[in-house]
Amino acid sequence: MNDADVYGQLKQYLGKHITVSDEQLALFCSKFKHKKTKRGEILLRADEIAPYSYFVNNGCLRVYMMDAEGRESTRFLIFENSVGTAFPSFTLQEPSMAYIQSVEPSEILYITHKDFNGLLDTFPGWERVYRIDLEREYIASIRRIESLITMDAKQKYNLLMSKNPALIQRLPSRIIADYLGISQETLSRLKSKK
Amino acid sequence: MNDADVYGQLKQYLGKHITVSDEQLALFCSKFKHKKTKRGEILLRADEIAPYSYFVNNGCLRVYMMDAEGRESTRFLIFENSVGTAFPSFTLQEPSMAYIQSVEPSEILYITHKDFNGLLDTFPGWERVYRIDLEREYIASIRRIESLITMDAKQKYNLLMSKNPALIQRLPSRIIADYLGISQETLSRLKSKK
DNA sequence: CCCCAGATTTGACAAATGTCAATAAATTAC
DNA sequence: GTAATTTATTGACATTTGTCAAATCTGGGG
Repeated sequence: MNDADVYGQLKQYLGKHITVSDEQLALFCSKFKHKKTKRGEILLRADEIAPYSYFVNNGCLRVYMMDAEGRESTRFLIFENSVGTAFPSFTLQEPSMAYIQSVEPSEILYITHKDFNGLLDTFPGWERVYRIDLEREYIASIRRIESLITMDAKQKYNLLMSKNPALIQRLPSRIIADYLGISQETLSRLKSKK
Repeated sequence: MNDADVYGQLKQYLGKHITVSDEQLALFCSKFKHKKTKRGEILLRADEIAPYSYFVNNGCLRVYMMDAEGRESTRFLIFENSVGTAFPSFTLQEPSMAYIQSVEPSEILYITHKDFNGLLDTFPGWERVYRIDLEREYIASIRRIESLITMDAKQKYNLLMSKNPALIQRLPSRIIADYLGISQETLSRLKSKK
C-alpha cells in the first residue's frame, strides 16, 4: 500500500453514511495525519490531555487504566476501520484517566481536537456521521454495562466468544481478562474447564 | 404548576445549549406530550419496541432488565431535567431487552421516534444539542464501565455515595444494589460496616 | 391511625473469584 | 537459533460475594 492509499479506508468509512464529492473527501482527509506504530508503543499517558482521535487502518489500539498497584484494566479496544481515543479526555479536553497503547504494530490516522471540532462546524454531514457513530458506540457501552452487572465470569467470557471471537484469538489473554474485569487466573481456568 | 408551564423545563434544557426564537421553541415542544405517572407504573416492557423518549419534569424513571429467575438489574436512571429511554431499542427500533418503570409518581414529557428523528432533520441546532448530550451520556457510561471492571462492591458504593448521594437517599436500596451489580444483602452489610 | 405488603437487616453457609507462588509455555529480541 | 523475557497455567488457600431463610423494620394505602 503506497502513501496515496492511506486515506482509502477513512474515505470508505465516511462514504458508508453520506455521499460527498472527491474534493470534499480530500479536504476532510487533509485534517488527518498518518503514522505507523510499534508493538507496545504508548500513544497517551494518564494525566495528559488527549490531543488526538485515531482512525485505525490496521492493527489495534487499547485504552486502559492502571491502578496504584500497577494493575491494568482495558476500557476499550479500537480495531481496523474504526475511530476512537481516550474519549472523555479528548472530548472534554481534560486530563486522561487512561493510557492508549498500540498492542500490535499498527497503521493509524490521527486528528487534533481543534480540527475535529472544526469539521463539525464546517463539513456538511460530518456532525450527522459522528452523531450516528456516537449512538452506535453508546449502545455498545450499554450492552457492556448490562453484561458487567448481570453476568458472572463464565457468562461474560462466553458472550465475548460468541460476539467477538476475533478479539479472543488476537489479543493476549491477560488483556481479555482485564477487559472483562476478571483475573487472568480465573480466565485461564474458564478456558480449560468449558 | 399549570398546564402552560409543563414545557418550561424542556425549554430551559434546550436553551442551555442554543438560542432559539419563542416560535421555534413552541414548535419544538409541540412534538412532546405530557403525562403523569403513578409510582411503580410500567412504561415499557421487554420485547416491545420503545416508542418514546422521555424528558422528566419531576420524579424518576428506571430502565432495568429482568433475568429468567425474575432478578432485576438497573441499567439506567433518569431524573429531573434529563432525557432518556430504553436507548438501544428506541434508537434502533428493535425489541427492548429492558423495562422502563416510573419509580416515583412522576411528571414526564414524551416524544415518538418518528418525531424525534424529524426534529433532527428539521430543527436547526437540535442535532448539535443531541450530539453533545450523547457525548455526555457516553462519557457517563464509560465512567460506569470503569468502576464496574476495576472496583469491588465497597468501592463502587463509596463512589456512588460521593458522586451521587441524592440517588442513594432517594431510591430503595434494592435498586441501588442492582444498579451496582451486587446483591441487596451485600449492600446492606456494606452500609452497616463502613 | 393502623395494618400489611414490601423492604431491609442479619445469620449461616455455599459458591465464585482473587491472590500468591511455582512452574510451564510461548514469544520476542538479539 | 537461543537466551531472556513475558505470558499462561496450575495449585493451595484466603477473601469476597451470593444464596436462602428468618426476623425485623417501614411506609403507603385504606
